[in-house]
Amino acid sequence: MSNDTTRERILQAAGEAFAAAGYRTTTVRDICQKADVNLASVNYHFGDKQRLYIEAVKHARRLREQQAPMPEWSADTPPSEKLAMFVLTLMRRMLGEQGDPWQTRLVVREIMEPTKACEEMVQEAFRPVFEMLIGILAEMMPPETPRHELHKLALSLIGQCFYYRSNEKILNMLIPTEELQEHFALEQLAHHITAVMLAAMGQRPPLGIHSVGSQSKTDNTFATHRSH
Amino acid sequence: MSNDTTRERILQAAGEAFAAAGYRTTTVRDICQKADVNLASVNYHFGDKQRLYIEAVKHARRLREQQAPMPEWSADTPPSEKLAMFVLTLMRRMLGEQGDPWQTRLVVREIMEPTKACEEMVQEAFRPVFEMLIGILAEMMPPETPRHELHKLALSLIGQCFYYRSNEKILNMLIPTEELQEHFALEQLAHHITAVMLAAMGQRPPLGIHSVGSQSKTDNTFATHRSH
DNA sequence: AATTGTTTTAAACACTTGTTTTAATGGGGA
DNA sequence: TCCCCATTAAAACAAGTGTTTAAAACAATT
Repeated sequence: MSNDTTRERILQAAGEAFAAAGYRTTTVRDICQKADVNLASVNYHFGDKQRLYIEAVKHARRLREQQAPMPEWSADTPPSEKLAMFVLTLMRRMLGEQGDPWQTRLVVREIMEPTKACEEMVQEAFRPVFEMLIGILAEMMPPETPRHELHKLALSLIGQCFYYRSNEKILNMLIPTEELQEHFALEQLAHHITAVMLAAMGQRPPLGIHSVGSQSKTDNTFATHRSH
Repeated sequence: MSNDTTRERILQAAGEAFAAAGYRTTTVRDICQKADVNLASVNYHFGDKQRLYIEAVKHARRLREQQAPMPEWSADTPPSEKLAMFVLTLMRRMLGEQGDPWQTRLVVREIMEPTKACEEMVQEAFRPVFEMLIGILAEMMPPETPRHELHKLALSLIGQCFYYRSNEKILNMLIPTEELQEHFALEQLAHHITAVMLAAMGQRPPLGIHSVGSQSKTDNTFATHRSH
């Protein structure tokens, strides 16, 4: 949890604190106490609170990226398989695999209320991913499809993924706990979103025709298509 | 803009301020200055800052609801038409018709970071809308469709709508301004989301088959889609 | 061992915050 | 007119904020 150098300890503690309570609410004293360093350390190592925040956001994004890197495909990978993997990776970044994904929480905060740290984040992290997604969608849609159509499709996909992170607490109030545990696991959600998008683009039969998403994990219509 | 009674002026100013900057960042002094009332008025009329915030959220939600009420349908309205109207109404609530929709901004804040005001909001406002959507989707899907499938479809739809509100600023960075003005108007987005969902459920041909969403506004493929 | 530059520490500072206090104001009813 | 009430007003308060200061501790080099 706590790294050895002071600077890194502050960065870690600040990330967690900012993610949990936001920029304004978390105090420099909170961070220093959590990191077990002196109060003045923040100003010494980062100048002021705001620059610490920016560094914490960058740090969080880097961490999250290397925790769930985008896959690389061989040339002959079918686009629908790429899409499925893309969604799965995006969901992993959103929801995290284990524990409390404070990194994503912090990034989401920056999305909702952009500060100076946002510009860098979009250009370095979001745009490449966005372009990658556009590329995948373009493979599946007719060549004359206008660019703005591809953009909207991409946003439809990202929007669905994003929702499960940002509205987590609302979901807990709207949907019974057992159902959440039973049917709303990360892979199940990724599977569902992939199914919706592929069906919408005519790459798969529509949902509801022959019970897509039934509980059988051996249904390989979508599956995870690991090279099988 | 400014209503006559002190209480109402505070409520209005507080709503705008909280929506713009969040609970912690906006100060009681900010609010009182904007409302042109004495500093002590907030505590006199609302007790403390927190209770003012809760009242402001309720106020915002009520305002927003009566600005974009959910439509009522006759018994023979086809479900796909209901869905189109539902999406349009939801988008209106999210993006607002004109000007700065601070009401929605405040509600979104409450979604991302729920406080005491959230519980009431979900039960009074979100749950009925959610149930209505489930009802519409159930009409289109096979009767044996499990409930969690309907839930996921509903969340896919809401997620797409929500995205355009919450990630507004990211969109401005990812997509050229002219394209946004040309193809990302409220009705166009609602149209697109409706198209994706209907195609995913097999109620319409998939996107990309015969150029869905072309710029012609008179395209009645989706418009009212009465039986044909 | 002395010196240099870097890092840590404890205390203080200057300022903003939400809230309280106490007095002033204004308007209806007896 | 006088009194009583609700409301407004200005000032003050106490707690908490980010930041600075100046001294101490430390580490490495000469």
